[in-house]
Amino acid sequence: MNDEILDNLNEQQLQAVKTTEGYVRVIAGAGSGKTKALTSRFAYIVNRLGINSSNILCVTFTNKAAQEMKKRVKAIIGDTFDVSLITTYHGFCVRFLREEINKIHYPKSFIILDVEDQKTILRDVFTELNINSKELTFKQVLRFISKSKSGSEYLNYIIENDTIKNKEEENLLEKVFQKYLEKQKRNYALDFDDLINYTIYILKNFNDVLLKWQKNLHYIQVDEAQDSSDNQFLLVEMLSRIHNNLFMVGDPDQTIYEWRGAKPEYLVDFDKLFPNCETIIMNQNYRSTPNILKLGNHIIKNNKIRVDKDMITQNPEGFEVIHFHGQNEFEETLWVSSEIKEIIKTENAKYSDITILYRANHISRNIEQSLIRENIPYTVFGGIKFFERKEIKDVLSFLRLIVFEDDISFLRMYNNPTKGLGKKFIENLNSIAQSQNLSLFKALEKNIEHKELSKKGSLEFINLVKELKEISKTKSISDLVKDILDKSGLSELYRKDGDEDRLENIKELVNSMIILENENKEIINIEEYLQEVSLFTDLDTNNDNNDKVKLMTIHISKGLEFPYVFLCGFTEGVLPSAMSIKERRKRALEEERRLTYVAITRAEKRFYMTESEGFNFTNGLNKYPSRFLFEISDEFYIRKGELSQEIIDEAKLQLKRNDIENTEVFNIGDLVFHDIWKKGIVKEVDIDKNEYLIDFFETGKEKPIDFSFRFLKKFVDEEVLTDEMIIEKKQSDDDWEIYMQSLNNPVQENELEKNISSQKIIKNDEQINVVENNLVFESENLKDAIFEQKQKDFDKQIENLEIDLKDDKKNSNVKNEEKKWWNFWN
DNA sequence: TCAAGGCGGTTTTTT
DNA sequence: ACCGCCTTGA
Repeated sequence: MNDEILDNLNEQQLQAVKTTEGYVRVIAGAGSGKTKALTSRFAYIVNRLGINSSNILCVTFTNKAAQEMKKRVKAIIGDTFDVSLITTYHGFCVRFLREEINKIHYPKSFIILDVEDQKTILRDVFTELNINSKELTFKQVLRFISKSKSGSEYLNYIIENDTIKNKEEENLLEKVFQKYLEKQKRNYALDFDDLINYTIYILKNFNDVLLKWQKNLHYIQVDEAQDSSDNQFLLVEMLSRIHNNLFMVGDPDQTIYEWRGAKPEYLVDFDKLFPNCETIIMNQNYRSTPNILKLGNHIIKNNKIRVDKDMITQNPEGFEVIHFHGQNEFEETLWVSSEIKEIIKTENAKYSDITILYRANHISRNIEQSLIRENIPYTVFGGIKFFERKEIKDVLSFLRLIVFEDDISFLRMYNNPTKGLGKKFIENLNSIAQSQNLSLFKALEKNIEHKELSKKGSLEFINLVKELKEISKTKSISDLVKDILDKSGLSELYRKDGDEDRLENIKELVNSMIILENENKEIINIEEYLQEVSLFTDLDTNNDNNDKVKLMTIHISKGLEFPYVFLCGFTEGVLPSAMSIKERRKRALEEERRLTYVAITRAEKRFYMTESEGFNFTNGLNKYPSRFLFEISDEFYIRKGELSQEIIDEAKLQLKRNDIENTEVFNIGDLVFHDIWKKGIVKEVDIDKNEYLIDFFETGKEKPIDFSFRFLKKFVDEEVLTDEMIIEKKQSDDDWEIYMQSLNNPVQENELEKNISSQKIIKNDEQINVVENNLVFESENLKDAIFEQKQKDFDKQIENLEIDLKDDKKNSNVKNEEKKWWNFWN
């Protein structure tokens, strides 16, 4: 019988599709048909096992990937199935929270903050605390917020109303963070990190909710598993605990999101977390030519933290990889343009077969200029996303203000277009709103007679919003938007701006609303619409039928493939990025190498790398080719353009001068030896300043030493360690190792066994202490996940040991403990 | 006294 | 594109 699902799959893919039960891990290299396996598996579970598609959760990393997956699955199983659970982590959380957020007394109509909204809040916080952006930048604060939110302590304040510990916060960042939380809470506003944190909080604290979702989700599939963070992994792991069907696909060599918390370890050590799991390895590449694959394999081999694997392919030889070195950026981008024309002519290719990749968004500017000059049509992905465009945000913000009356939207729109309301006005309004405990909008409405608030502009604004509120009750969302644009004067503003794109974009937004209205044949719920829309990053409706060259960052290109790929700006300091190396040193360098690997492996037929000489404005030095080019031998690519030996020598010399890979990395408490000052101990590691603070014993002085200083060596001498020098060591990259060892630590099991066999009643506290003493945990959530696993092992041991539980009381004790589990860590 | 608009310096990656 | 800073104008 012909089988549309299973035909055309290779052996490993087939295995992946058919292994539906239990914990399964697939290590799938670049271009190995991973998406095909995932979609086929989904279809197989629906069509062959008869499972309803709404009982399968399929998590992808980007909206783009989710859409692609939905499309492919529908093509096999048909349109009638509900595929809304093929989604991103964040998409799933929004869905979950819409149903369950009332458990923590939040309204169903919570709002979701994107980065722009976060900045609006911060602007407000900065004026309130009288901070200017020389003391703190938004970027710094946002990073701090995100970092603080990787733990769960802040939820105590937000959800459980605990007052913030009054520890006399000197730390400005901490102060800003707390103010930010206050404002979030007032507006029932969740940022991206909150989405997943709230979800986990509810699952942990409301057993009935957890059970409901666990029961419902019979199968869980995770794509790009190597980029899952602690929380993301915990989420799917928790949800899989009843049916125990968790399927994770990924490639450790393509981990490119460590900088925002990805833990490839969950994939790499999956077999240790779930000893009965099945592992499938897919290393047959169907995408690229051998030349392209060879280049990728050889570059990635230089990574040290890595499981060795080579991708193989049966594809025909194809073209050589080309490296172009230009004398300046102009020459580099001109060469790219002319090569594009050449491909179109000789290869019978379309513009849309060609993609240009780069490390950082700003690189696109030069390329764009060249493409415009040469009359080559192109689109830029990412960068400024559709829903982040000023005009789109304006419209959506207004919509949000009408529905939610939230301060964030108010702050964006009250003086947009300008109506003579400025800094002083908002300061006055703010203090009145605070004293009366009202939202800014309500405060203005109630106190419009107030001397300081009663202005021509403010009256206008209040009346406008009230009028639109009325309209929103009867009209459809697309009509409402048209009214917003006309009555607020935004249309007028954009027209005057002279930027035709702005009006075009708004037209496109309204169009998408009309399409949605026609599809649903009912009035769109504006609240739900706004929540969905804030997760969207690009409106890829008509991108497919446009014949244009695609420009995007390497990060965006992940999971995609293109016939012809250019990697531009392959310059030391850009790729690898100097900034990320400065921050995370060796660890970052490997991630940058993986980024290069991802770029190379996107290409099917031809791959080009280009860079050029010139002046680098960020570090004030001359530009040289990326170090990754020197890591591989010349035989893997052909060089075009003139690259003199002199430049090569200079480049290598510069690399030597700040050689990160061969400088030792020290942690607090390490003993070091310095040629001049002799023995010392590391007291601080200052990542901002890029230096250690070292206390030298002989001179008794503390000195700052740069990370890159090469004549600092590790020094091991027990005698030097006096009591007062015993300093708590910081957690390091080795944590995982230590914890993994402890997982298989027999001592610990004996410990448990002893407790069990001696028939001691095991209280939760004792049990936890035993485990805690043996493990070094990386984070709260990881601790949870691991402890859950321990709990399971523990239960099994109880069975195995066949404890004679004559006493029913003891029996119920264990059961009760299990039930109370989720409350335990709080 | 307060708001608007022009100018100049800067920019890693994203749900 | 985004921010701060400065000047102009009401």
